[in-house]
Amino acid sequence: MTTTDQRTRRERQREATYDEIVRVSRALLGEGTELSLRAVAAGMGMTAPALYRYVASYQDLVDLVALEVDRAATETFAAAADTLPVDDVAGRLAMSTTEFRMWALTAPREFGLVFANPVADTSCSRREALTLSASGHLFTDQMRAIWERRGFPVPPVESLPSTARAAVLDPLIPAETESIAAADRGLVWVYMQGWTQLYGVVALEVFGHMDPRLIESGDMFVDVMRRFAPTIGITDEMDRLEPLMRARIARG
Amino acid sequence: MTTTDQRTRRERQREATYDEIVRVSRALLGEGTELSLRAVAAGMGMTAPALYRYVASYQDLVDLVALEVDRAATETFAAAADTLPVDDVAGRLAMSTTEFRMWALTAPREFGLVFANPVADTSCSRREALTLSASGHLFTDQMRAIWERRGFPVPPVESLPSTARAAVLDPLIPAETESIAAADRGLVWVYMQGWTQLYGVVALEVFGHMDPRLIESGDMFVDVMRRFAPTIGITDEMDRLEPLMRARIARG
DNA sequence: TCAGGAAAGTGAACGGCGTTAACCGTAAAC
DNA sequence: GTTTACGGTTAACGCCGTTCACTTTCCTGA
Repeated sequence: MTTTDQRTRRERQREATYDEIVRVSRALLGEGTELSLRAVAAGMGMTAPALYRYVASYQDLVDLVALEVDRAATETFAAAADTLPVDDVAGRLAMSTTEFRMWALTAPREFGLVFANPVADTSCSRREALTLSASGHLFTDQMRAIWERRGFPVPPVESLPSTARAAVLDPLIPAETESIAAADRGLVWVYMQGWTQLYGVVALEVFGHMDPRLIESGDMFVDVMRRFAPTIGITDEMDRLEPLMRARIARG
Repeated sequence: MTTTDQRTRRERQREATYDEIVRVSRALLGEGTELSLRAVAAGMGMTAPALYRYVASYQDLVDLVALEVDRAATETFAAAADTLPVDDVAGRLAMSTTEFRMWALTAPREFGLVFANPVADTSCSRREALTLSASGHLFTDQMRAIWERRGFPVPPVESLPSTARAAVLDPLIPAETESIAAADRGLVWVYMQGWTQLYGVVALEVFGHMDPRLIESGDMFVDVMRRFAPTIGITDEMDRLEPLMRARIARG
């Protein structure tokens, strides 16, 4: 044994089972099969009631899978950013968001699971994880990298509506926002604005409530990115970035 | 008989049954019951198989209900606009969009049915109805009223990406766009931009992927409206309109 | 006017779903 | 070495969408 695993054998076994649940569930989603307790159980060579030793309900399974799907997808968004040098902060955000869009269109069921699933009033621990999610974390970090490197103007906290001010000063998401000085918390507001826009186009495209030709070409997505660029001070980069984004879009 | 109805008795009966299907379905949605063929049938004093004389499948029922829900909701959006004089074009759009948001938050299931239901590749006739929908029609009209009255600058058609240009010149939606001169079709693009933004905030709020305090206060929604105002040349109206919107928001 | 036929609705049934309950071997814990 | 709790089973309940064979009802056309 190379490592003395602190956890008892049972704990390791149990964690492995959780992993298999997620793996089988994602396989089902991938092949277009409806996600169901019985299908997941069958995929693991078990019966459905046995799954209740691991998840409390079907919705619980969905939440679990959604969490992992989000985590895995975020890795691909991060990988897309890593095709550019670390100092190309604007390009990295553009690549990640484009990857996000392509993922959503390629795997609409997964997208729906993570981003169009009414976030249940589950346990508080889960809740924060869902309201921001791993991808939110990534985009926040990337936007802050742009701000730190290029210093675009951020709305003063005092200029925000009172509730918005409270939300950025004491965010539900305990993430990386804590390292942002209170005076600079307007950056969090900018992030929320950007996320709203990104989510809007992508959801609209995924659900098909848009001219199919525009979904195919990605023109509206690119347009949204261009219109948001001034807000984070990367307008001058867009002529360079748009071809990169379009290349990724063309790849399908 | 006051009117000589062209349709035969059976046809009238059939249409009445359709109306009852929709009525019962909406009642179920309203009281939080899951929409199901059996529940709808029971609500009309029938058995489930009988419904197959009217809808081809469960999804067909959903589509039918979604269409009517959209129609009915749009009437309330229009009514909200009618609380302002006809020449207050900016105010009317603000009232309708705010009403749209409140409706979505109050009736999230209905919202999901109409706007977060993957628009199936059904018959072409239905498809266009779903891609734009009655509400889209209303918002388009209101935005054009603003443009006609106040003449904000619209992006030249030639400046649009090629697919976007094609989409606004020959839109899938055969609606009122035909009466817009080809040179002014940039207006359609502006409309699509606005719809994307509106949809983004509202969907984000409905699905709970936002700080609950911001959903409660509507700060992000108001912010989106304010940021879009310049695009349609109503910036100077926003200080007057924001209190009106906030009043509606506070009403819950 | 009356036979024919289409339309509308019924009951039974199939397979699948989430979920519960009672039960059992086996591996860990004392 | 006994006890206990964990991880699994089977059976069953009540939903669901959907199909099929059947009856009833009412309109139509000769």
